[in-house]
Amino acid sequence: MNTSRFALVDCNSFYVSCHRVFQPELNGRPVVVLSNNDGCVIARSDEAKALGIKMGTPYFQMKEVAGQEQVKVFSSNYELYGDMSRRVVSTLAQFTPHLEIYSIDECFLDLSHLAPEEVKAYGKKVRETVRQWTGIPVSVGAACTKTLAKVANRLAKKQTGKEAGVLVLANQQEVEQALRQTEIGDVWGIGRQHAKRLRQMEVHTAWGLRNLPEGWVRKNMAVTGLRTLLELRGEPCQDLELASPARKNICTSRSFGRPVAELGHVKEALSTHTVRCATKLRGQGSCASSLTVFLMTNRFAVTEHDYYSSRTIQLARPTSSELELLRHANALLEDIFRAGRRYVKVGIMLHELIPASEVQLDLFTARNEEKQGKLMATLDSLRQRFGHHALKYGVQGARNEGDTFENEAEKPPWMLKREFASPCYTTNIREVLVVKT
DNA sequence: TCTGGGGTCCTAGGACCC
DNA sequence: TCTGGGGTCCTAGGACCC
Repeated sequence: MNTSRFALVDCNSFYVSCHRVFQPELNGRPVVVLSNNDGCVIARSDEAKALGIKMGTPYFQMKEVAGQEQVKVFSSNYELYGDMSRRVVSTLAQFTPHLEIYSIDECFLDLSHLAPEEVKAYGKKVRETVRQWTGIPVSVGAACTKTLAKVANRLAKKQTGKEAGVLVLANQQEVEQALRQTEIGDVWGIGRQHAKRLRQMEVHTAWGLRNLPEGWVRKNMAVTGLRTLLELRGEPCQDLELASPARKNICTSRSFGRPVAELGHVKEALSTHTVRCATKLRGQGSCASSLTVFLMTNRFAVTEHDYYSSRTIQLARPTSSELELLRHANALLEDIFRAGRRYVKVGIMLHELIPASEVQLDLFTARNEEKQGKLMATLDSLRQRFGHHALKYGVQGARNEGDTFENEAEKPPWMLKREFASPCYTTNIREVLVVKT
């Protein structure tokens, strides 16, 4: 009954590890990666964790410690992480085609083809191979449900020496021991609110949750909570999702590098986001039936209380053409933009996505639609080949993210702050050449 | 001065219908 | 005019994930 059906393979401090692959001198040193705009800490090496730097800490609050302790700081580089992630996945795919890509740094593997006594060696082999082929260290947790595999994985990361990085929960005793060592807030599916509530009831560990009555959990934590409970008890409620389902909503937004007051600058930003968003939309073969544009002032400022406004429109017919989306997005923006405010963020959301093949066309629009479709396909392939900035619209502004600027004032204010940027080692040929010479 | 971005699922309650 | 039950759909808000 306790056969290990699932393994969770999770990259250790993934973003940090990606940088270390190309700068091995950073091994053993404290390293952190910041969110977009150098806002807050989103990845830490073990050495940085040991310094007490917490996940989500705003950079300005840890600047001093970073200086004192010689913490190496990076701006985030999603092109690099995305490419490294693909390498890890294709390595795992050599082991089994039955795998679920759960996030940029985690995969579930199906183990049902293994005999119980083979699981541990298999986990070790996976770990060694990924390390050798990609340079990325991973941990492997295996158990009979996904939630228990998550538990196992957390504990695997803490193990040292010969046991480092792989943990299999093969029987009731091992499961109980693991659950007793797992804090309630560390259980997959238990967030801040549930954890707080459970602690008030003196439930402090996963083991405590495991022993609560089903009825109470169903009533107070909904069916998702009940699923977590049952999975902790060893009853699988979630299967592998081999094919990632099409997104139901797609959103692209960024904070500005500096506050922005001019409509023209906000338009450049929104247009850039819209092109990205439309590219994602076409990437999954969908069309959008409605779209929302939102615009924010600083939510941390006490004076500007109306920090969020948004507007949505229903499109006459679903589209994936960025020309149409740009037209609508900028019209909505003009509606909600108010002069005299300092904005910090703009974004676009696409909803009610349907497969492009299901869009109903009438006689008058069919030809136009076909022409636009061809145009978009051409844009997509050119951008794939020459980079996303290779083809753009006047309304996006002349400058690119990644351009070098003589001084800060020359850079459009909406562009991301990336004080600690690193090269895209694996995806930008020009930069690889620069590094080598 | 400086605080990320992008998603999913579930539930309760209201509107509406027969 | 008064009455009841049951169903669907939509939306907003909350909770969760990485």
